[in-house]
Amino acid sequence: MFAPNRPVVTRIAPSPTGSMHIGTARTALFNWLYARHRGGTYLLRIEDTDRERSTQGAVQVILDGLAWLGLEPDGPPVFQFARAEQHREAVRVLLSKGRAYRCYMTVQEVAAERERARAEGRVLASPWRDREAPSRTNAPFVVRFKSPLSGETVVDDLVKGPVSFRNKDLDDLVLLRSDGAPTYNLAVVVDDHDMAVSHVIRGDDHLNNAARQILIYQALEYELPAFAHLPMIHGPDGAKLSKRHGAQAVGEFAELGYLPEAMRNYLARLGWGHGDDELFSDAQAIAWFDVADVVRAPARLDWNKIAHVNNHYIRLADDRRLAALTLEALKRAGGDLPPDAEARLMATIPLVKEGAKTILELGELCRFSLNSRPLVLDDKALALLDDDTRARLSRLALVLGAQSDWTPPALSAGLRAFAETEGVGLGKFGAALRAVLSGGAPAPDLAGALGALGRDESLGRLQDALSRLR
RNA sequence: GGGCCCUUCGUCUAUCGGUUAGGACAUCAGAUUUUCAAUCUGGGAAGAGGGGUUCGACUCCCCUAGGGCCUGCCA
Repeated sequence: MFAPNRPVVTRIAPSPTGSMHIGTARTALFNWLYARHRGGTYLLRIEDTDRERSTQGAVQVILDGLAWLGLEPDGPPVFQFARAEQHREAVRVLLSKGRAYRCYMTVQEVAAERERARAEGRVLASPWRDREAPSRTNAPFVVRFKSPLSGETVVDDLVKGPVSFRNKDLDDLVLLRSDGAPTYNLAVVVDDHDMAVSHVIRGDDHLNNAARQILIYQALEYELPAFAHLPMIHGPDGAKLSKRHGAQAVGEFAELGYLPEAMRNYLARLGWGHGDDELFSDAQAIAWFDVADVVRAPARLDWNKIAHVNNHYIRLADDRRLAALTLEALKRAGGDLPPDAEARLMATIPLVKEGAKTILELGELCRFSLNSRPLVLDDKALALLDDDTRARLSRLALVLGAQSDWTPPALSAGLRAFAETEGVGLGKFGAALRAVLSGGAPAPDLAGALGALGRDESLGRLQDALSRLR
């Protein structure tokens, strides 16, 4: 298999047309992993040659997405459109070598020829390929590549293996539009060459283009890079990933409360594997990663597994960081927050983080401690408060009021001792105590909840409920 | 229509000619229990179909079926 004998340079080359697809994120990850693994360089090129669709905002989305994922490039981004002059120069070379020609077909003529070609089961052919320019030289034209009519071109792909194409199936693609703007297939070749890209690692959807690009490399006498085409990421149902699958842009994953390190781990496992390893660090991924081990088949996004991986990293995450992220998510969602919300989160998060699959869920699990007094008790909670239980809870309030050590272990012991003096099991009043403390929202174990809430808040909530009119 | 790619449990994958086809997520059952969750134990679950090659195929070849990509003066 062909592997160029030069420094490893990879690149992620998204086009700024709105959002950053999760597939683009994975392509970036693989390029990053491979570059790091080989001690090479990982670059970013913004493919903005389509002036109609490219926007500055979309460029920012890409930059933000990569930054969030922790996959920032090793150098400043290259803007493809800014290199139009180099692209035109390459076309001049091709023209002078007779490897490209001016095509004066009108759009209507092209459409008609395309239809004919399709009907005849062949590739589009321009009558200008071997014809002199018309007398009226100011007629609009595009420059097309003069693709060989015979022979074959093989893409020695690092993940797919050798893939061969008959040249007769490859058409004379447009290199320069009638307004003089370069097209993608020309620009990638020139830019990858000028950026000294050694490994072109990109989506499967470019495998067919690779053959045509190789022809351009050869015509320009450029050294070929190695190619690696990654299978696509589909939605859970196997169809192309789209909006209805929940999320497809990396920004959405961030908003849903997934951690970037979890995304890196999950995405690395989508289409690549290292034995039975499922959860691993960046350092391990870098040490293990090789494009040769990339899976050939497309993969489906599995929300359950993303959730599981994310939960793993939430458990590992620093509580201060989680509190900040949760607070941010809570603010974004709107709703009232107490002034000391962050402190309450800090106290609660350690108790509930094990059950949180996302930051959003972490916020839900902390809800009980964030609510302000007096709590609104839901019906289920209210139903627990019969006369006997109220009486017992007021006795408990006294005991707790005298509790000197307000830490979960001590509280747990206090609760057990109280149950014993009452001659009942914890089950007899535990649910009611919880209801009173949380209002009915899910809460951690009683001692933990009391500890997180603190003495004043706990006793206050207990008192609120007991003094309620029945 | 033409070209190209792909096909192991529901999902992600391991196995790369000889395994009781392994793991993870999900799922089911049980344990624990002061809600939800977490945790622990156990179970079920796969080589698309058909031909070859071979002493022996999930692994190699061919065909079929299904899915995907390209076929743009998009990338």
